[in-house]
Amino acid sequence: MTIVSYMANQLDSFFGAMSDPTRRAVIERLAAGPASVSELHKPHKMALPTFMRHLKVLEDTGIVRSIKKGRVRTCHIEAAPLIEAQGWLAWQREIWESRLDRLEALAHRISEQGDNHDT
Amino acid sequence: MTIVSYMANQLDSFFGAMSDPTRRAVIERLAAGPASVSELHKPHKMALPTFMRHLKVLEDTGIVRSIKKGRVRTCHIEAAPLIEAQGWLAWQREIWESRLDRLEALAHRISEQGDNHDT
DNA sequence: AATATGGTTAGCTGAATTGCTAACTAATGT
DNA sequence: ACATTAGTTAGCAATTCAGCTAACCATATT
Repeated sequence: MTIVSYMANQLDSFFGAMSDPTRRAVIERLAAGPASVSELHKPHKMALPTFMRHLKVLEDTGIVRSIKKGRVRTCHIEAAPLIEAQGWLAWQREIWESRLDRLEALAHRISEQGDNHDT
Repeated sequence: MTIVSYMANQLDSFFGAMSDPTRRAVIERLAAGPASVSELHKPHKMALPTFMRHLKVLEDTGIVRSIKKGRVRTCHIEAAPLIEAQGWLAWQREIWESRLDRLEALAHRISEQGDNHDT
C-alpha cells in the first residue's frame, strides 16, 4: 500500500477544494477571522445557493467549520487538513529537490542524444 | 486585485492536477527519477489513452515535462509549480496559526451562547 | 401579526472530467 | 518486408461540477 492510497481520500478532497478560486478566496477571507455566510458571500457575484455549495465543499473537506446561532451561521477555519496537505507537498518537494540535479543532468543527456523534442 | 486573482490561473490548474490520485501517483513515481510513458502506465489499470490524458494534464500545468526520442517519450518533474503552491499553503497556514487561538476562543464563545450547532 | 432577513432545499442547465474502444502513425526488431 | 512496440488521435458514454431560479423555513424586527 503506497502512501498515496493511504492519504488518497483526504488529499483528493483537499486539493479538489483548493482548485477553485472562489473557495480559495473564502479561505483567505476566513484567515482574517470568522464570518457569517452572507458576509462571506457579499464580495462574490454568484447567487447565494451557488456560493453555499462552495461552502459545503469546504466543510465536507474539514477545512471550514461552522456554527449556527439563531438564523446566522458563522464559519471559521480548521487548520488540520491544510497542515496535512502541506506536509505531503513539502515531503514531495524534498525528494524532488534532492534529485533535481540528477534529473536535470539526465534530461539534458536525453535531449542531446536526439533533437526530437516536442514541447 | 487580490493575491488570489493574481495567482489564480497557476493555482487553479495546479490544485486541480493534484486532486486526482492517479496523477499524484505519477508524481510520486517521477520523484524517483524520469520514466517513459509505458513505464509510468504499467501500475495503473486504466487504458493507455486514458492514462495519457492524465499525463497531459500534468504537462499542461507545467508539473511534468517530457522529451520524445525515437518512439519513446521520457517524462520528468518540473519543481517550480509545486514550490509556488507550497508557498501559498505555507503562507496561509502561517496566518491561520497566528490566529488560531483567537479563532478557537471565539468559536467557543459562540457555541456557548446557544446550543444550536449543527456541525 | 406582518415583514424582512439569513439561510436552505429542490431542480434545472451546460461544460468539464474520466473512463472506454477502435483505428492509426512511427520507430524498432527479426 | 513484416511484426511488434510505443505512443497518439478520434469519438462515445457516464458522471461530476458550477452556475442559475423558484420556493421555502426560521428567526429577527417593527
